[in-house]
Amino acid sequence: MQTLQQISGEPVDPAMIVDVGRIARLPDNFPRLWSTVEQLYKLLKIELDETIVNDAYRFQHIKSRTGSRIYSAGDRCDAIFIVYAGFLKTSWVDKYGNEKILEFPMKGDVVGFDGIDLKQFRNTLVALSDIELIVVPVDFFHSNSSHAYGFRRRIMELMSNALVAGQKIEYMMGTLPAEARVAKFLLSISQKFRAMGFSDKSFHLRMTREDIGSYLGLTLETVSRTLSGFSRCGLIRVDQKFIEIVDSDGLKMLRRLPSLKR
Amino acid sequence: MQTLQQISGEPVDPAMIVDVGRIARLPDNFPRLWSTVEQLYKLLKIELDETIVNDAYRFQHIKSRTGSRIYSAGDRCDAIFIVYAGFLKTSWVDKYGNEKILEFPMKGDVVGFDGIDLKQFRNTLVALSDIELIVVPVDFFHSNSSHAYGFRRRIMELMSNALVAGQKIEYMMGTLPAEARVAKFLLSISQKFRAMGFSDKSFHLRMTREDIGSYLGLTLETVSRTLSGFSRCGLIRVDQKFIEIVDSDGLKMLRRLPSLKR
DNA sequence: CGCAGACTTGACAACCCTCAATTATTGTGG
DNA sequence: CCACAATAATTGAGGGTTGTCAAGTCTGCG
Repeated sequence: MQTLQQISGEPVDPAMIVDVGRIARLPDNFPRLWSTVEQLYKLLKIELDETIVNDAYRFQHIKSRTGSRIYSAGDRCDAIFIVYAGFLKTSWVDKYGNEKILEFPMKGDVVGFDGIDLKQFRNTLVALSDIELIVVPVDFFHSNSSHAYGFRRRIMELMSNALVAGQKIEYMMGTLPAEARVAKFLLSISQKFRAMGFSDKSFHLRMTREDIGSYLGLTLETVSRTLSGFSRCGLIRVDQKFIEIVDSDGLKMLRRLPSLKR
Repeated sequence: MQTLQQISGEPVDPAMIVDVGRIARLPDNFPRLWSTVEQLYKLLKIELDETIVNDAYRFQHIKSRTGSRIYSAGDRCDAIFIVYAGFLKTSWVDKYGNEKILEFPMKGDVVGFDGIDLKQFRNTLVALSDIELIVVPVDFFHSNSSHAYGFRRRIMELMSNALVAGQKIEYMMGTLPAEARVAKFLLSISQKFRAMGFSDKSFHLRMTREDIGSYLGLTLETVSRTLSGFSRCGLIRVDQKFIEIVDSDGLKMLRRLPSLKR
């Protein structure tokens, strides 16, 4: 039987595997698990205090299949989401239908900041694997109750951080050549995998070349060519979506070097 | 005598002009004015209630001269700022010294979101004209007192909005040709001037071509050439930093058209 | 008046996009 | 289980947009 662990490659708390396996047979979007405030605080690395540990509030989880759309621009935003397992992409579609990939959220990332302003989502959230999300109602962190204080503060920190991260992407798209962008992309993916306890040397990308290109401001052909170039130089190995980083120092060098000829 | 109004081109509440004029002779960074919570709420368009109107809390103002640096990366972040008058730029400098212009804050804009995460600013804030800022201590909006509730909520909305705005810049830098970027830039500046009650047809840019180029991911030469091209086509008139928009519909068209030949 | 900084304009080359063909992979139905 | 279609990825050729380098003009300021 296929469990969520096998589907997404996520390490799951042993105590939960049985549950995850059992509930995998239930229909999509059926609530399966509920997290405590304490679990939420731990996932987001927020300092705990005693009142939090005993809080009775519970957060609903939702599960969804590869390729499913969690929300689209214009959808009402009552809640934001924390990725519990799996891989996703967020994108923005302009009025002519052009899509721009914005982020690739993974475990522990918070998704939905784009909906807070107008109480409507502005972007689109799509699952790149089978996923599990924790639902945090907007009312929860606007409330004055004590359990929301640390969470709210952390959310503001994460928004601030997301803002700065976006500014780095702007810089990258404005000034760096294609090779430096792809190298930075690989290194940042690698680092996220390490942070989640996976190998940072070999992994497989869940997104297509087109998604990567859109994210980096390049065409899919340029992404493909650049990866092939890296492979030819012995920096990485590539086999379709599987990537092995051979020389991470070499990739780091690339970020500021003028160019790399074959 | 030169008042702040003349320096920055800002409309100032008549009751304040005398004060502004008088204090202009005081040394830089000397606190001159204090805003009430009510004034702050009005500036940020937050809904008022009675407890706010009578709140005794006061926000300090700071004034600074053209070219002065308000904060730099690494500076401790105890407060964020609301632009009361004048024009500024924010930028991010990477470890090799390359600067990327991020925003051009104007009256009513909130500056300093980049410092909330680590309690240290990550960017640099520089005055493009003589300016006046309202200082809002971070502790103010983290507090549980009633006057902070609406403000905090609004700040989260503004951060959400800033995040989405940054994503649109990413899209622009990744896909649009130089002409479309410059056209969008002019239109957005024009709109901000209109929102402040100034002419949206003719204005003068406070930033250099290099700043614009950095903001849009172009070189200063490309910006200059593109502006000259617009001028040749009768879309705008250009005289150094003075811009007159002749055909704003023409500029709007440019945003999705393939190219514009001379 | 002279200087420094900002802006304009030109020539050329490089990088990357567009178009196109081929191969690999995944999913579907007989 | 295999054939077939659809999607994804690779690779090549050619051209266009924009960056680089360079020279010259304009503006403001001491």
